[in-house]
Amino acid sequence: MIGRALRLLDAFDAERRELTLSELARRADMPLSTAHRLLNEFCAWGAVERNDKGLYRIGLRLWELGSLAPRGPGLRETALPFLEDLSLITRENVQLAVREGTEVVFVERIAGSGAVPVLTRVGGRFALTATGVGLVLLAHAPAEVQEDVLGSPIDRYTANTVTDPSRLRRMLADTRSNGFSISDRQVTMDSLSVGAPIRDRHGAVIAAVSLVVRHGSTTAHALAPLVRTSGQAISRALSA
Amino acid sequence: MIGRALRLLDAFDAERRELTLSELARRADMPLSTAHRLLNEFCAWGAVERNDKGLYRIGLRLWELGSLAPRGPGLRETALPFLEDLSLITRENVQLAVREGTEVVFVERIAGSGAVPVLTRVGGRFALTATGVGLVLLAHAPAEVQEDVLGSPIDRYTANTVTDPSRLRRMLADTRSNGFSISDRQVTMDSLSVGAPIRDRHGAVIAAVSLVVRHGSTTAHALAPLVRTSGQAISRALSA
DNA sequence: GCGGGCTTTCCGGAAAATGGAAGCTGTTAG
DNA sequence: CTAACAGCTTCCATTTTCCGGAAAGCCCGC
Repeated sequence: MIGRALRLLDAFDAERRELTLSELARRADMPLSTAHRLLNEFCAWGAVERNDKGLYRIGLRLWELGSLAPRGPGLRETALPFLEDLSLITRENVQLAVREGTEVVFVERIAGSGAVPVLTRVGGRFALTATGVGLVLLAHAPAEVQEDVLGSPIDRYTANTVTDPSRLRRMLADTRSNGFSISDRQVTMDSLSVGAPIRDRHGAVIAAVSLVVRHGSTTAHALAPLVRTSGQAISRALSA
Repeated sequence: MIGRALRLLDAFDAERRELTLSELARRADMPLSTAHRLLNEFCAWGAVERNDKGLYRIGLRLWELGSLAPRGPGLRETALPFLEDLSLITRENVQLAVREGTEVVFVERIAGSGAVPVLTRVGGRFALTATGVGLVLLAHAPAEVQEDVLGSPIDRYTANTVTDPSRLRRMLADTRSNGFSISDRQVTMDSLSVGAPIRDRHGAVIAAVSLVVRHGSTTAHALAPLVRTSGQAISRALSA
């Protein structure tokens, strides 16, 4: 049963990157001896490693494997220079994300020099409904996914989070027709994000880029052309 | 037996990111039915996924997990802006790598605009003995690792690759005293790389940065101060 | 519509995982 | 100094689970 072994790896997260055997066993809800044996096997293969204190952590081998994951063909590498440009010009937070199922997965994130602290993390997940990138990805997701998301209760993060399905539908329609999305204080009350689509050579939306700025510092509509242009530039580079 | 399941994941590599069931079974040397069942379990968990054609590939979930791997605390994120700077200034290839066992693992790589094509890849591995980053990492590795590497036959890539242990020892000593390493046409006959160490707050070398340029375009000694400075800047940023 | 390659399902035998318990190690307290 | 403790590692009999051959689907291209 491999699922059990994978539960162990699930025990790791951004806050807890290094765990003791007992913590792992507790979090994965299995006897210590079992956890111990499984971890030894993972160690032997390089999926996890132990630091000098004996704590377990995710191994480089797993990172290598993960870097083979298809986040578009070379998406991150291609997009990186454009994201840096955006970051240099605006000095704000830039994010690159893809959709997986009914969630956003953040693929790259560049922290602006004097920007709002933002709670997402590379490799992190978030609901599709609240963020700038999420709205873009949802707006261009298969109908099935949209129905699934809009049909389920929608997480609220702030007083501004839009949780009404019909209002969301309108926002998605706007996003499609405008070519950019706006998430105004939907995630935290002091931030606002503007997202734009990134398309493959066939025009299908495969990722999204966004700027996250402090609410009030700039208007969303001032940022939109910048983000849109960036998304288009990345799309073009991907097709080349 | 988890090792068997992991062998299956090993079948993926940079060239073969999407594989059929039969290919996977063949490469991992196991019966189709076994491979099939294991892959189903992996799919259920998100470690692998299937594209529209039914081909298997590494899943985003695995990428997420991998991004928790300790490549130094925030090494990649911290170093990225400095690497971009180097790349902008020189328009050459910039690489960031760590050591794992007796190999180099490339953690980040920025392709210069008009630079030599370089055969390494983010997430890729290479011998410690040939590259600029490798020499730095080997020069500051525990004695045990050095003996292990220098005591085994050393891979040759070009006519220039240094394979003589005593000559390598001298190069490592130079690397330590100079604060940078030079790999002159040791990997390919048209490239040269200059590496410098990145240290943690205790002064221990945890990573290396390098510039890879076309042989003859610049002298290594002209690049060295640039790379060294960059390495030191990253070290400082890491300690902050 | 038929042949070949690929994928999926099934099931009895066999092998490998399980987890309780006991021994170990290093740490803190008395 | 040693005793209690918490976490780590090893052991082994039990039994669950995985293994993989075989056969049945499923698609294509011919």
